[in-house]
Amino acid sequence: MPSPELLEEFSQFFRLLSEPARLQLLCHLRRGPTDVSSLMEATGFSQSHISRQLSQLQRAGLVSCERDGVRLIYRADTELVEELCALVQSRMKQRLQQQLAQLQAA
Amino acid sequence: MPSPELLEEFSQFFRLLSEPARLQLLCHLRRGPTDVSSLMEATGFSQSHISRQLSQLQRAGLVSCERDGVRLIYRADTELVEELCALVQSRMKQRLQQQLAQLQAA
DNA sequence: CTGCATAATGTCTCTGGAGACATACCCCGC
DNA sequence: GCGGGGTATGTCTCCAGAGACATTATGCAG
Repeated sequence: MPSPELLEEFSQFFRLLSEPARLQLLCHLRRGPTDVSSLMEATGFSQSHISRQLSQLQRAGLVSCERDGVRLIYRADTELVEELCALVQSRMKQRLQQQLAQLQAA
Repeated sequence: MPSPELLEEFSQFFRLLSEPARLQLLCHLRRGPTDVSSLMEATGFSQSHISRQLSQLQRAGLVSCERDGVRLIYRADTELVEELCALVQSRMKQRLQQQLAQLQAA
């Protein structure tokens, strides 16, 4: 049985991924490092919103940034999110196939 | 780039795991199938709260239940959550080790 | 059928966090 | 230095969802 503190850490991490906006930003960043302005254009979100979401992701170590003159270039730092999504997706697929099989049996 | 609908599904799934209470319930269920009353005793949550959380987990296919007379015996249906947590945990560990190394280098 | 468990659902309050707007900050050109 | 583009942050509103309490449904024993 994990400690309450560890449970809290896990839940905080999963909370980061529980927002479509943040997942979307992560997806864009996986296509290559970009600045905030490009993300605004790509997603339609406000500048402040994007900046805040990125800083949350940065605190969790999912994203990092470096200066290029006046801009900040963000980039995704790990494939962890892809791996997590792949696991979830394969499970979703498996469930749907089971349900389909049940329907066809009846 | 995943479709908005898929992003929404992923985020909804991760939202389930973004609550310490639900993670805690899943942990208890992994120790073996139990009824709601036992979970009340183990966690201190109210009956209605536990029942609601379990039904959410059930909708996602993480948990199932069957009747045993007057009781409903719930049980965890997959190791998916453990696998996800293991991935996250190893990443956390890795980050902390890097930070430690940086501190020691300075 | 009745009473007594157990569990699910209706309904409420309250809080965390998304998202927008305004402001402050930082870096570069002049 | 000063102005302007690019970001971060302060502050607000608003809403989804946690959690509690009350009520209803369900199954069993008498």
